[in-house]
Amino acid sequence: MEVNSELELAAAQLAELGHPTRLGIFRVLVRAGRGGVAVGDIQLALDIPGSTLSHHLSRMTRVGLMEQRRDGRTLYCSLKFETVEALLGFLYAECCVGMPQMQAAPQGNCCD
Amino acid sequence: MEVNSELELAAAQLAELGHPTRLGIFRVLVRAGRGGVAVGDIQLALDIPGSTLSHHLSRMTRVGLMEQRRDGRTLYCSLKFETVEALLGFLYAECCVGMPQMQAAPQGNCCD
DNA sequence: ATAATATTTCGATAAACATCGAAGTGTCAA
DNA sequence: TTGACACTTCGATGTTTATCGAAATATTAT
Repeated sequence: MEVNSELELAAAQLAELGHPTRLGIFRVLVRAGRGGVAVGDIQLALDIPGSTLSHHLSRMTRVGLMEQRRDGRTLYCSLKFETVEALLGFLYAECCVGMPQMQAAPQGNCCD
Repeated sequence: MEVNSELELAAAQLAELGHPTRLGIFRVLVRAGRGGVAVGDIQLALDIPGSTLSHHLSRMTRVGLMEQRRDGRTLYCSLKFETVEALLGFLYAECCVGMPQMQAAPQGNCCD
């Protein structure tokens, strides 16, 4: 992947996180962990119209931040943790150049 | 600060980082460190019209990501490192709840 | 088949954003 | 006090986004 398109991908993903509703969704997804959450439960948590929620979910999916899997009539959403790790890794890689007080992206060394 | 407005601030800051040009500016600012960079040098680095650059700088300033200081006829831009740390800290705080493989926001323990 | 549930897609509308040339502002130098 | 330099603000234009009700799709239960 080109350097430049890596930046563009990161920007696209950050832009999706950069909306209060979607950052709220992100929060819910993180807390849900690998198992994911039903769309309906996200809707309960955030209290917004289904069509609006669906729009945001589709945007987040489009940039690889989450994915959906159907189980019966329920759609479960789960965070793509690798993507999030890569994104935070990118930010830290950028930051560590000029910010000695910050740390390089952590790798598998928390809470283990 | 309320929990909710903390989320709104984080979202606003992420949204600003979520634009290729502004993420490019961020990159330049990080590399410049505390001393900052002249607007003109950012323009040279990114090769975009001055009015466009100015618009992006003003947006980034508005959400507290950077600040400007004048020295003669030159305006120097510098990242507000505390803000960036707080933002990344927020993301890590969110993430660590559901992501045991990731680490809590690092505090002053890199490259020192 | 029909109905109920879970969610998405459609379509319309208003608001926010990105872009860039032209004109304006602050600073220094001759 | 005129001119050059370093930027910003203005203004106009086109594009993208956010929102939400209504209609459509997929799945299961009767």
